[in-house]
This record gives sequence, structure tokens and C-alpha cells, in this order.
Amino acid sequence: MTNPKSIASFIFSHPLSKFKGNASMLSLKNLGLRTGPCLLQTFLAPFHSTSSSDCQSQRNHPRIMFEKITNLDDALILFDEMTQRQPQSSVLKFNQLLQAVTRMKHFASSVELFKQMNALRIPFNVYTINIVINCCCKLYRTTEGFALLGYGFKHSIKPNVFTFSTLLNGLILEDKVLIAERFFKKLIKEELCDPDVIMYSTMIKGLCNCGINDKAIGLLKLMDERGCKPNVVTYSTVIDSLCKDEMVDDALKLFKHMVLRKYIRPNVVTYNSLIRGLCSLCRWDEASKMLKDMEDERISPDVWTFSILVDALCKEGHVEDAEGVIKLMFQRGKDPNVVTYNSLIDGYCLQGEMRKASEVFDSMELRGLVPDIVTYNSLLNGYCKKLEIEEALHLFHEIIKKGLKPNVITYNTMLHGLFLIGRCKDAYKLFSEMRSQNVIPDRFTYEIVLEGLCNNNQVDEALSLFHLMGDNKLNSYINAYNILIDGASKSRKLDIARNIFKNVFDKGLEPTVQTYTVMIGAFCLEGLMGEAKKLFNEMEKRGCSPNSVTYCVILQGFIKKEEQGVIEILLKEMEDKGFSIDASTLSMLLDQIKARSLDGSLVKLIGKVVPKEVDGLV
DNA sequence: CTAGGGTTAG
Repeated sequence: MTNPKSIASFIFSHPLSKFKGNASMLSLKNLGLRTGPCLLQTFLAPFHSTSSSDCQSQRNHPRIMFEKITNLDDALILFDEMTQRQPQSSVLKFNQLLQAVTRMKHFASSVELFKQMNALRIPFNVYTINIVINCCCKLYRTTEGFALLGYGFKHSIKPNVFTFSTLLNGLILEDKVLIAERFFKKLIKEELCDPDVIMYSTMIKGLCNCGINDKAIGLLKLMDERGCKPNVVTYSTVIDSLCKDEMVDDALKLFKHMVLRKYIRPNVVTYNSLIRGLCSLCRWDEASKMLKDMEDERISPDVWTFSILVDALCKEGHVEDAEGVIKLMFQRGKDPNVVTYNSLIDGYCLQGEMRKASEVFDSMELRGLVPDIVTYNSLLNGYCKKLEIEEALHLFHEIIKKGLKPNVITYNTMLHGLFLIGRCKDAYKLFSEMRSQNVIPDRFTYEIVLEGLCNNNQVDEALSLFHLMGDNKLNSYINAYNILIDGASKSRKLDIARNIFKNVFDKGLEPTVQTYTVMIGAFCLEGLMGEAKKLFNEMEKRGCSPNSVTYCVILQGFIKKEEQGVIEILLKEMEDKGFSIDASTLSMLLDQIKARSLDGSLVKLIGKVVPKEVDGLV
């Protein structure tokens, strides 16, 4: 772990800050590529014109024409035009059009166009179904993708490795990794296709997604042995996954293996993953080194790289440095995008600097960037944290007015805010509204609502909601149990707390330190120090060591009982374990000593567990 | 000529 002060120097002393953008100035905007009706005329001209030179140019540059389509309306008009042409446009042309629509991410429209093609009996080939299957997959409708595969069979279209890897990717996008694995194995075993590097990489990505990195690495080795060389994408997939799981050192090891043993050149994506991994662990010096390395390799950082830096700096509270990175981006001709600004806005919101956050918001709109739901979620979060709920509600309505769809995070943030200021009724109304808007509550929603109800003296409501949640995946997260045990305890319903605690074990869930700590706290509150101490000793045996909080909680129980001896032992244990005492426990102790109900000899022990003042840093 | 894989939100 390095000194966070090195961040500023890490950014500004870096050689890249001295570079001037040149190649990057060749942005689309500078090339004069814009969307809109002016372009449409260019596309349609050949169809309306009888001039042979126009037809000639169309024949010579068939690809460029489709690549220039930048909005859906143009594409749809062109499609109509093509269906009416005599003689009919070739499959190739239709494929190019479908792909153009797909490139614009209008997946549903692509599927619709394909349906229209079929209604008009326009012929299609394997390219066509591959494009459309891909669209289904991107829409999380992989089942339809498989149906299309069958439809293709009926039309004697033989699927190929593209078809199968697209479907495999669809299953993985839908988190159906087990099914994906079965599908993958079946393809190989029955020799339905010869897996290539993309298919292996897709499967590896699936394994990474559900956190089985070692299995992913195993497959990486296996494909190599089977004569299919992993490439930079394959390695980057695994490297990124390791970084996300905070196993940056393993990621670095794999990175070195890729470069030094396999002679595969990393690209900007590989570096971005590593830089993000290092930044998220505050290993700034190494991140800086990585940035320098990529520059040495003549790989220039892109908007993504800079956004990662902005995000990491903001999350660590160094928003000013993040602003510096954005200035640097402009210098290098890499215009920040919505994601970049979102991180900055989030940074200000986390610091409660809402005025600054709004300024950034305005400046991004001035630059023609359209704020998305993530932008609004940060702002909502900022206002809610400051308890400026009216402001948050106002913003919430603005989101809807702008035609943006609030997502589960939006609702969670808003719910949290409403509960914070005790507006339970409004919160509950919003909670039901979210269902009617087809936004599925997640585990966080339930945790927020359960905690909100508990904090507002409505434990019974919390409990009935908990029972309503039933036996689905949602109540297999331990947090909800911790919240309810704590809530029940604070409402002096020890039996209920006990029951829920028991429930954790009955359900086979893994209790955390917090689970034990809240239960111990519940016993302490009732003065049942025998039971508290029993559980305290037991947790260690069950493989869950108490932390500072656990010690403070049980200490408070014994302080109230004025048990000098136990307090001494606990304080000594805390010192041995390097734990520190929190403010409220400390003041409780000192009060009792002042009142002479505890002995002053404790002061020496207390001195050892008072957190040391750390000055200078942060 | 036309198709598939890897990096950023609470």
C-alpha cells in the first residue's frame, strides 16, 4: 500500500502529460460524420437516380454505404426501399443492413426486420441468422436464438462456429453458465463444430463471470494443449476477472506469462484492467508504473483508461486530482464521455458537494453529453445522504419527465432516503410503485426496506415482509437476518431475535461476524451477560473471530454490570489483537471510572486500545 | 463482400 499523496504526482509527473494529441484528433466529428437527413439523401440517391455513374459508385463501394448509416430511421427507410426494388436486393445487402442496425444497438429492430423479410419471403443465409441470433442474445432472449437455429435448419441452413459461439455467449449473458458449459461440451463431444479461439474465450468468460477463475485458467491451458492458441482477448478476460476479485498479483503473474512466455502483446484493454485492479487496491505507484509501461510499449491510454483513473481517484475522495485527469484528457484530445463525467459527479456527491456536482452536470450537458440514469442515481444518492429529500424527489420526477427509466438502484436510493427521514408511508408507496413499473427489487431493496422499517419502530412490519419474501433466493443473504436480529433486539423482542438467529443455522447460511455481534448485543441489552459471553466464546470455535466491534459491544455490556475483572481481560485481548475501542465505549468507560464504579487502574489498559492519531495523511 | 469473444455505475 502506498502513500495516497503520490496520486497527484502519479498523474502530473507522468510522461504522458507532456504528449500532445495528434492522431486522436481524427475523431468522427472532425471527419464531418453526422447523423440526420442530409446523409439519408446520400444513401437514397442511387435508388432514385437513373444516372449510371451513381449506380456505378454504389457498386464500387457497397460497404461504405451501410457503414454510414447512423440512425434507425434511415435504416428503416432504406429497408423499405430495398424490399421494393426490382430486381430484389441480394442477401448480402440485407445482411449489411441488418448488421448496420445491430451496430447501432437496435437489436429488437433487427429481429423485426428479419421477421418482415420472412413475411416477404426474402431469402436469407447463415450470415443472416447469425446476425439475428446475436440480436436475440443481446436482448437476453437466447431461447429465441435457439428457436432461430431450428428455423434455420428447416431452411437447410447449416449452423457454423459463429452461430454456436453467439448462442454460447447468449447463455453466458443470461448467467446460465451451467447450461452454457453443457452446451459447450456437447458441441465438442458430438463434433458439431470445431471450437476456435473465440468460442473458447467465450466459455472462459462465462467461467470468470461466476467467479471460478481457476477453472477458467484450466480451460485456457487446455485450449492451448489442444492446439488452439489463446490470444490477447482470452488472456485479458481472465486478467480482468482476477483483478475484479482483488487477485491483482495473480493477474500480474498471468500478464507476465502472456507477455514473456507466450509473446502475446498486451493491448489497451489488458492495461486498463490491470490499472483498474491496482487503483482499486490503492496501489497507486504500481498503477503509475503500468501507465508508463504501456506508454513505453507505444500503447496510448484511451478514454477508458482515463475514466478508470477518474473513477478510482473519486472513490478515494481525491476529486480535485480527478479534475486534473480530465484536463489532461482534453490536452490529449480524448474527450471525456458520459461515464467519465458520471464518476466525477459521483465523487462530488459522495463528498456532499452538491453544488460542484450540479456544475459538472451542467457542463456535461453543455458539451452535448446526455446524462443517463447512472448520472441521476449519483445525484439522488448525494441529496438523500444530505437528507435533502425534497430535492431528491424533484430530481426523481425529472428523470421520468426526461423519459429515462428509473432502475433498481434509483428506487433503492430513493427508498433509503425516505426511510432515513422517517417517511415510511411514502417509502412503502414507492416500494409498490416499483413493482408496478416492472422494476424487480433486489436483495439491497429488501435490506433497505427491512432496515428502514426496523429503524422506524416497525419491526412487526419488517418481519411480515420477511415472511412474504418466502423461500426464494432473496432470503439466502445473511444481511437481512443481521438487520432483523438487530431490529428485534432494539425493540426488546429478544425471543424473536433468538429465533431469527436460529433460523440462520437452520437454513444452512453462513453467519458473519455481524450476525454474532448483533446477537451478542441483543443479550447485552437484556443484561444476559452469561449468554453473551457464551456466544462470544462459541463464535471463535465456529471459525468466526470477533472483531473490534464485537469487543466493544460485549465490553459495553460488562461496563454496565461494572465487572472490573472481565473488562480487564477483554481490554488485554483487544490490545493483543491490535483492536481499538470506539468513541461511545470509551466515554462509557471513562464515565464509570469518574463515578468510581470502576477502578482507575483501567486507564493504563485503555490507553493501549485508543486509536492512534494519524496526522498528515488523508 | 455479410456473422461471434475481452475493460467503466448504488
